[in-house]
Amino acid sequence: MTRNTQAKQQILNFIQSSKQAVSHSDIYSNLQSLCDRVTIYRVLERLVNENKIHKIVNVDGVINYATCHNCTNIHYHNHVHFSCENCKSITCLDKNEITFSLPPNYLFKESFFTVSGICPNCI
Amino acid sequence: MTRNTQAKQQILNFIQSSKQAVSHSDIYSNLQSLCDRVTIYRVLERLVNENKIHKIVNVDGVINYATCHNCTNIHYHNHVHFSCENCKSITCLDKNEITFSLPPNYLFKESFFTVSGICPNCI
DNA sequence: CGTATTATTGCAACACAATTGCAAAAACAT
DNA sequence: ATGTTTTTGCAATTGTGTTGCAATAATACG
Repeated sequence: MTRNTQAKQQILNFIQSSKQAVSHSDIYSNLQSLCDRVTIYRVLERLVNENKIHKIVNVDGVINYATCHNCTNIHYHNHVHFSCENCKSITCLDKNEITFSLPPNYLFKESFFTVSGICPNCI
Repeated sequence: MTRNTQAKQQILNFIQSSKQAVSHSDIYSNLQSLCDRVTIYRVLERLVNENKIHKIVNVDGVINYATCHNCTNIHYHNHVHFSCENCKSITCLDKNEITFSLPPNYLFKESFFTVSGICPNCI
């Protein structure tokens, strides 16, 4: 059974109130006094397992997290994530759904569509 | 001016002769005696700048490298990269081109389309 | 409400990836 | 062949993520 702890509540709240996907270090620098570095990793892992948030890998390889809007059991994020090269922000472009098909014998699990460039705020 | 060193030649050759995208540690374990770990990082950076190779971020956040086939100045990789959860291999599915459009005021630079799952070898 | 059970946390230590500064070595233009 | 400049190796450092274990907090239940 998973418990609803202070750390979990505040971390989820922080992610939900953020317009963009956030990284571990974003959370750490904003909620410094809340809890230990390690706890944040573990809370993030739990939140992903509970389908409350999902991972987005930045073009630098940095993992960011955002809230799931339409996920119940399966993460199905076939929309574009925009990764700004300037301010490093990641935005979910929910309107841009993508369709594609895999060759035979490939088993689909998750998809990640990321486009990098400069976001409107940085132009 | 950028120089054509031993390390650079052999690293590029290794990447080109590989069917799949390779990571820093793949290169290091295969070309162990060639040069220092740090040199590999620096050579990879140079090769990316020269548009000889491109980065692909794995779903784990691990950065892999593959040769560019059609790149001159701009990296335009609008095909799907398949990331196998079992053997961790990354394959470029060149046949699966993807089209999409960005909302207004977004400046396009690069695209990264990654699908994870199980590859034919691991099924 | 109080207590027992069990998940969660903090701490310290560890593992690994990646970067930086600087002196030595290698590439290249001449 | 030589001088200039890039590249390399080494050592040290930073950053990210993980693990084990004892202490703590959340929850179920009497």
